[in-house]
Amino acid sequence: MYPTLLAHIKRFVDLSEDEPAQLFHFIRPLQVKKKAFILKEGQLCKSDYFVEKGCLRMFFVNEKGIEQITQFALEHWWIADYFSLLNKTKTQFNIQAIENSEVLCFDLKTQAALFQQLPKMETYFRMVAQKAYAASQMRTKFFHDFSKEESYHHFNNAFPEFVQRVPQYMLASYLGFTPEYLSEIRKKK
Amino acid sequence: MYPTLLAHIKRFVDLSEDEPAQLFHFIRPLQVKKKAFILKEGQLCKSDYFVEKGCLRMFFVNEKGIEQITQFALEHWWIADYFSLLNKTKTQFNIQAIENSEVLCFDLKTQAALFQQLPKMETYFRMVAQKAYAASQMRTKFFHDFSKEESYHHFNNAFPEFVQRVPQYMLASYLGFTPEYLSEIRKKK
DNA sequence: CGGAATCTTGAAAGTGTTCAAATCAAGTGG
DNA sequence: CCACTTGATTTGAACACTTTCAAGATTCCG
Repeated sequence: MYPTLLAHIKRFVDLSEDEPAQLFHFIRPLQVKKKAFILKEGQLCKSDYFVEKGCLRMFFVNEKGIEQITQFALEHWWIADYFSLLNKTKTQFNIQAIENSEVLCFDLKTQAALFQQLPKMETYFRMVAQKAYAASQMRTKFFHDFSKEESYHHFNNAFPEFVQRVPQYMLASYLGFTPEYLSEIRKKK
Repeated sequence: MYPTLLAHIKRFVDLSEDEPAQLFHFIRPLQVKKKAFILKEGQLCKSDYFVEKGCLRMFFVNEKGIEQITQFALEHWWIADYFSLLNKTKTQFNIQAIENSEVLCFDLKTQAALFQQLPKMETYFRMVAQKAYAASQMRTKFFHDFSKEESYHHFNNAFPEFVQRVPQYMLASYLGFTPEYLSEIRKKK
């Protein structure tokens, strides 16, 4: 059960025989159909979401009414609006499935109990948060370092499997430019 | 001793009478003169840094040889290259004092011992990492949402005290545009 | 006071966007 | 399995935002 999650946890901490069963008690699994939402602007984000299988995107709608993607999440990625989650404020983001997906919800409500019963999980969550922040520092660097055209080539080289899995216009949105410009870049080479 | 740090920790977890003394055992204080570096490109980042007093900047040098600032840290902010710290790889960043500062170093080497002796501190570090990631999600949103001119006005309104503390050209670098353009924006209004 | 650091100016050149329309691809129902 | 509808990608011209470069003005600090 939930092999992707268990494998990911074991990258960071050791689990004894009986701990997975205890852990599963705190998980709320969710089957999400393509295009279905697990979070919508204006709601409270009440869970941390782990992608056991499939692919999600996070986006907000800007002043011009255009959907701006800020994040993708595929297998073994965590995703949530942490600002909303930590401050209990309404989210400005949406999280939607790009493919039929299986998502594991860790509700904030039961988090304290989880950490008390399985302190290792707090270590795991700390490490995952630090790693996510590290990735975000790198992303910030790339953003400043590369032109938009370079961003595209860089992303293509770094995540070729990924580029095939999402529509091009979503990739353009994530990288911060228009589908028209992406088209132009692709034409060149 | 270290009132800024203690106050910050107490925002997240409770500390008993004797815990601060235990904690101080794991801290390596550092006085940093203006313009001195606490991390230089090519080194390993071995500590998490807490700004007890003063102001730091983190930057990298891009292909054109220009210093790109990716982060500031003032009182009660944490700063480090987490990618280098977690993966033990050479850092691409520099961290430098903008003012004479007092920095508290938490060395990675002693982190496990700290968490074992004071498990609360792991909770604190988890919460700080999550909050940092939340802030970084918001920053990503602003980046996509605003034009560069709007970024400047937004930042000015959100952090007026801060804007007075750092040179304008550093702010321009952080916001991702040239000092010349900043000058233009300021002229307008 | 003198020199270095910071900020301003203006013109020319890019880079990336907008808009409207055409083309291409894909999924659905009959 | 075709016809239809919707979704996705491409094109091109005009435009807007931001950078570049080179120089001058200003401020700060020892």
